[in-house]
Amino acid sequence: MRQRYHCPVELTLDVVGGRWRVLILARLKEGPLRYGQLRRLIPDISEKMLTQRLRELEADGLVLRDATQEPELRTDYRLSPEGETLAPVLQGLYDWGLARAERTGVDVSFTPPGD
Amino acid sequence: MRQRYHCPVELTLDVVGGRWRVLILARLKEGPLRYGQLRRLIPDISEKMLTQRLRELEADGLVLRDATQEPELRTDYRLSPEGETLAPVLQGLYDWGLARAERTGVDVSFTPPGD
DNA sequence: CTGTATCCGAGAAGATACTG
DNA sequence: CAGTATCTTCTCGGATACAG
Repeated sequence: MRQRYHCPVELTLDVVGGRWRVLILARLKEGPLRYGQLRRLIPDISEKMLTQRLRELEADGLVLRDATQEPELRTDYRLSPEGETLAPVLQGLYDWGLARAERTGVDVSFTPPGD
Repeated sequence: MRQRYHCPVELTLDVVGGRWRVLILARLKEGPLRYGQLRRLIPDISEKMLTQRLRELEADGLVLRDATQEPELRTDYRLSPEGETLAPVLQGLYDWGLARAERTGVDVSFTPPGD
């Protein structure tokens, strides 16, 4: 993260910008998810990108990770309190996308986790 | 623009994603601006990027451009009605950035056009 | 299942010079 | 002032293979 910005929006972009971060956050906004679930819900992301972005979101304090080995390897990701403060932003992005899709006749789906 | 998305947020990103588009839109949200003003308000953008992004925003129907030759060359950019629908999203990004800056002690400025 | 490590390419962006 | 045109650089992300 930089130390100076010419606009608050610039700072926001630094934290949630890029192709994947808000997609991950938008999913976690609905509730905790496992690594594999995230991968299925965001079909075009590669494992490398998913892991990389999750690590960055953790480092930035937006996402919490808890892993257990017992009885088997299992990792859950969820929004931290700081991450929850993004909820209105994420909702705004979601709502606008939906409205825009209706105006332009584009197809959007939003598959729920469904395990 | 693609024809299918797995999440409405994905569509939104397709339109306003990338490093510069929302910065330009956030500025235009405050009112019409000339090319040179935008360049000064977004100091790190290159002329090439500014022109390129403005053309894309025009093509996507978010920004309107009106140029006059008389009495001298002058071009104004402003949000279209469709672009105005992004106002809540832009405001959300702005507000979150400002709040995050306060929490993390980072410096943000938001210079008004001032000509 | 939950990841790491490497290698590679495309596209985004930067620098600079030039134009009506 | 408001751009174009080129050329180069570099970051992001894709593909694939491997590991606890």
